[in-house]
This record gives sequence, structure tokens and C-alpha cells, in this order.
Amino acid sequence: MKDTTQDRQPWLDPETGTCPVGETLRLLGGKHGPSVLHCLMSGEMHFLELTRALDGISRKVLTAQLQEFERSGLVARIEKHDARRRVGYSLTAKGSDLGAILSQLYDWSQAHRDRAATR
Amino acid sequence: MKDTTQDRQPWLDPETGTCPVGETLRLLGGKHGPSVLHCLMSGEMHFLELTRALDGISRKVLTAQLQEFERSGLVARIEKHDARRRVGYSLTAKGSDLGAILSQLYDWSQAHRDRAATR
DNA sequence: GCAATTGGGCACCTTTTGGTAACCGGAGAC
DNA sequence: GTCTCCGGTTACCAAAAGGTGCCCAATTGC
Repeated sequence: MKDTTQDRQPWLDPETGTCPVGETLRLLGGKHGPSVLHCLMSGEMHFLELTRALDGISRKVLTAQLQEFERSGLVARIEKHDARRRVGYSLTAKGSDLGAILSQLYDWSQAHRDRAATR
Repeated sequence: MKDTTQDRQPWLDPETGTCPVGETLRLLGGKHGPSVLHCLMSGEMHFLELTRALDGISRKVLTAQLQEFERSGLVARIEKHDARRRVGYSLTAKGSDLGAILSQLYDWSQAHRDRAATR
């Protein structure tokens, strides 16, 4: 038996056995994921436009990240059949909602910038 | 020269040249960071209590994570000088505020659970 | 003396992640 | 035809993150 500590992990979803918050954070992806999302909040962008805007991300990682976002339904991929056959990426409503929460992290960082532990 | 795209990365802090949101997310740590934080939202816990509650995290990673949280001022380390010399960890106000935002991620995950891309 | 508890530290290994560079295929421009 | 742009894909490599297991020091209980 586990122990006498508690009822065990009330922050876990009893159905899936996982932490929804952790899962959600995982959706944000790796090193550049949040930046990509944040970047797209200003509107639709093309693939190479993103690589240039993020400046430091490799095409490999960006494609992987965008595909993951597409699978999770955060981002929509739009193939333009114009001359340059460019591909646009934009946030879905779901992704946009998530981006709004990310903005609160920005507010948090501003609120707690210099006053150490706010003790 | 850069390009004609835009004014360049308005989501970056002009002072530090970094994305505050990305930096904040980085504070959450790796695989188990958010869980640790979430776990501590229910109150102060001891080291081994955390290892048992999280069940799957190694002591090495937990130690590193807690030290990182302490450095960032999210968590306070309290040495008890009682019989067992146990060490308590609890959220600071700063960490607590951050935890509150994490809770919104939970709400988001509930809101977008089954309706795919919410298009 | 000996074991167990508590909170670590350290060395070693595997997995994951990300970067680099090359290549590809379709369409225009020349 | 060749060159370039665009959006990828692939193979290869380096770094980072995480897991395992062992050691340690102080204290209590036997």
C-alpha cells in the first residue's frame, strides 16, 4: 500500500491519471513553442516569416512544433495556392484562448520583476 | 539587413532582448516542475513527502527543481530543527500568484476538452 | 553497535531535444 | 535549362534533462 500520507494526488484527473495542468503546459512545446504561439497572436504568418521573426529557431524544429500545434488544434495550417505556394499559420480559437493565458504570465513577470520573493 | 517584414519582435523585452513569457515558462522548470508547484499549492510539504506524492520523480531531479524554485523566489525552504530535522517547502506569494495562473490552464483544458479545434 | 529515517550529493547512463547541413520538388523568373 | 524561392524532410551530431544507484551525516530507537 502506498502510505498514510493522503488521499493521493488530488491534482490528478481521476479519469486519465494525469495532471491536466502539466498536460496543457506540455502542449506549449519545447524551447520555442511559446514564442511561436505568442508570435502568431499578432496574426497569420508564413513559414519563412516565422523563421525570420523568431530568429534562432531551425526549420526542423519549427516544422515539428507547428505540426504538433496543428495536431493539438491550437494552430491552423493554410496552404495558399498562389504563385509562391506559401503556407500560412494562424491560431485557432482554442490556441487564441491559450495565448490569452500566456499573456497573464507576462503580467505576472512585470508584477514580480524586482521585488525578489515578495515576502 | 534584416528585412521589410516588420518592426521586429514586439513580443521581446527591448531591455533584455528576451521574451518575458518564455522566461516565465522557463521558471516552471522541466518535466515535473509544474506538478511540484501545483502540489505545493495545497500547503507546505516535506522533501520525502513530495517524492511520495509525485511518485515518479527522482530525488535528484526534485532537489534540483526545488533549489531552482528557491533561487527564483517561488518556493521557500524551511529547515525544522525538530527531532527528524525535516525540511519544509512552501510557496512564496510570488509562487502562489504563479500557481493561480496555472489554475487557469486547468480551466482552459476543461473548456476545450472535446470540441476539437473549436472552429 | 546497528538499522532506519531524512535530505541531500555524486557518478554514470539513456533518452530527449535541438542545431547543422544537405537534399528535394514544384513553380516562376531569366 | 538554370537559378531562386518556399516549405519541408532527412541524417548526423552535441547538449541537456532525467533516471538509477551508491554514499554520506545527524539523530532516534533498539
